[in-house]
Amino acid sequence: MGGSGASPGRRPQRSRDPEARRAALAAAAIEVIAELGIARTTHRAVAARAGLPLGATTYYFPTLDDLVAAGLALATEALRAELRSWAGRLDTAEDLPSALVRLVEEYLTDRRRVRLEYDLYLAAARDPTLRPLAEAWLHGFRDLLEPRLGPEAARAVVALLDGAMLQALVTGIDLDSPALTTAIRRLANSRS
Amino acid sequence: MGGSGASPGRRPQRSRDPEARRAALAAAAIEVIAELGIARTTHRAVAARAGLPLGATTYYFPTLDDLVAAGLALATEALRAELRSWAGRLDTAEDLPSALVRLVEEYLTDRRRVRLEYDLYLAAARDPTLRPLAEAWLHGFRDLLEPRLGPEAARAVVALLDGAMLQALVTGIDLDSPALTTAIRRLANSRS
Amino acid sequence: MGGSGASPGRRPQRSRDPEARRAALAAAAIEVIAELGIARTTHRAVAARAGLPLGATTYYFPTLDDLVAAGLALATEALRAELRSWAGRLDTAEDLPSALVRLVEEYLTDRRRVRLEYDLYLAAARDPTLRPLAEAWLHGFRDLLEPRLGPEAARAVVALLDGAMLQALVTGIDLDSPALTTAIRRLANSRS
Amino acid sequence: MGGSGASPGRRPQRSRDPEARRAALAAAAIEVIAELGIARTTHRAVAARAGLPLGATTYYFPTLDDLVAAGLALATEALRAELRSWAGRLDTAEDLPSALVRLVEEYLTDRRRVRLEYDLYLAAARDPTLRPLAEAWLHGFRDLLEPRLGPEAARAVVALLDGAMLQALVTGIDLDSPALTTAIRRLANSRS
DNA sequence: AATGAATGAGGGTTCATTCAT
DNA sequence: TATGAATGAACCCTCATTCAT
Repeated sequence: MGGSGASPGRRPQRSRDPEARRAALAAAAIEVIAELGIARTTHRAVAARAGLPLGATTYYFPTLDDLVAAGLALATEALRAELRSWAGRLDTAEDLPSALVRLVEEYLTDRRRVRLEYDLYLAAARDPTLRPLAEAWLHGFRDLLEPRLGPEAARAVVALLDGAMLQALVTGIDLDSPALTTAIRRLANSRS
Repeated sequence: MGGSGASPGRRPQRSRDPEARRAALAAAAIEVIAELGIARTTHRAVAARAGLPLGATTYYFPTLDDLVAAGLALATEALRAELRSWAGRLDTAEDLPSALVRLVEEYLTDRRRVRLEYDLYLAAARDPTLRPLAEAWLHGFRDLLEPRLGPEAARAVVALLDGAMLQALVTGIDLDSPALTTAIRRLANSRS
Repeated sequence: MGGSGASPGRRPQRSRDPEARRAALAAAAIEVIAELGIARTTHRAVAARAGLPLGATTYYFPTLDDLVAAGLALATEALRAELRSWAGRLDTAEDLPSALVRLVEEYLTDRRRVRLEYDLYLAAARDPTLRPLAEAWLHGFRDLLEPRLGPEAARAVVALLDGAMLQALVTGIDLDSPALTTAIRRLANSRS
Repeated sequence: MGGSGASPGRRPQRSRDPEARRAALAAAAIEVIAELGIARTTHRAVAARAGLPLGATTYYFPTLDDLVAAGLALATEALRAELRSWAGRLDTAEDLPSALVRLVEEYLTDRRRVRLEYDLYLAAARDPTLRPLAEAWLHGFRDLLEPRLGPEAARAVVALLDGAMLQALVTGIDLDSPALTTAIRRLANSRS
């Protein structure tokens, strides 16, 4: 028996740039997800974060799931962009293993972001909605290395780095870069 | 009629074994967490799963967090036990890499459990409560391998397997055991 | 992502007579329905009418439909009781037609109640939930008259009175009792 | 390219026939009311049904009540038209009772419409807005019969048929036409 | 004149927690 | 000691209405 609303009096009604509002909400959504996790993400939290009224969330996104999905799409795109930038930087790298470790180190600098992305990545184990993001990461990363390492080593290195990042995230301890570089080198030698 | 025995007309209390009830609740909690995730775990769900009255949850665990923590402690202990069993089996293994992969393969058989443990493992990045579990896994696993591989290789192999399991979980695809075995072998060769 | 409730402070927590509360809620529900109609009946309105906190409504009745159904059950029972009283009074009546009209006249005295009952009666055309109430009325009324008028005339008289009451309700004009009595007499003569 | 004609890049307005739009909205309103009931009738539902933009509803009808009222006026007019057609057909009928029952039977064929009209008819007991519709039915029907049956019998027959239709609607059972015809005949005999 | 963006009140429901019994 | 009744905050979502464009 949905609500109605008697005589609401005066209401401001700002903006008028729907596209910007959609984007702002999606951005706010991903921030809230990063902070509280998907399960604690609410319309209210997203609206507050975006500095928009509550009604805006449901106006632009019929359900909370839609809102969350918009946030996830944003995160997925950011991940893809990240990987594209890695690709560029690895192309010009002389020593792949050390360049790779440098990239990962840098990536881990933004702890909040990494935590978000791994959260979503793992959550894909439960929630099919998140598969695209997980695949973006997994395949994107792998495709990055395959041309230089071959399929076998590429997979192994991706797993190694995935594990290392996960551990860094969980423990809060920085990567042991030299050791990691050595390990990558060992896995990569399959080629030779 | 009449008979002997106790007597009062009303005394709903069943169990007389408080410790057993605590344990039952903790066990139910971890099951609910495994099924719904921490965020969706409620008093009611745990009570229902344990077959105990709602009041029992707050009676034995002042807050929901306490109840969840009890579940987590249980999960941590289960993880430790798992690792102990691995230790026993690795001791008698001839070929460490293949034995290790076999263990991991088996472990991945119980998808639900693995998902739970990785959920909690990753959640430790956010929630200090979960550190003990994360450490139990990380150090326990590492300690398992160090005697045979040395510290450097042990860490690398743990990272590799952590990443491989994470990926198996997320993609739903089984491990590529031969490739994984090869990779471990390469990392382990640091010794020689 | 259901609500929770941080630290609610002190709360009164009255009563302790669940059965009484259930009944009070059902009674309040039927009153609200009588006043606003089913479609405008809300948890909040029922709780307010019953002088109980909002949470009581959902505590005793999982959904609003359940609450409404409880109200309807009450109304149905009241209707049955009304018909039983009619039965008693018709048994001792010398002249059936005029006794019948007198009953109907009296019944129409409580406009609010009649409006409620006809509302629900008609609503049964849409909502199967209300069938029991409609049948209680229709069959109860018919069964009342059959022994004295036979099946054919009983049906006709019930239809006539149903229509007359409906019209009185809608127009707000009192029954034309003498005319109605005459009409009943004519329909009843089928016997002779 | 370029061409002649109007020109502005943006001018979404379609129809140029305001009256037609008003009518379309009123028609859509009555359809929605028939389907969902007054209480569930919303701007959005009406706009969607009319294939018009949301803004059109409030543009042509300041409030939802106005929109609903417009629908009701339409329904009232339809009811009047129905009764006019009945008048024509009864004029040429040889046997009034059976002709009348035939008309009612036919009318009941369109269950949705009858339900709508009785809904509104009964709702008039609560909502003065609906009086015109109720009166249209009641007096229109009565006026139809009075010339042939006299005032007394006409009223009785209208009540009888009103009740019979109500019951058919509520129970979903078809009219018992022969019995009804007989009853009408009995009520009509007052003349002779 | 016409539209759809904007807003917030309200409504159903869930649940942590408190507490009388 | 043990239980389930009690409460209200918070949640998601719908929608009348207002208003910039």
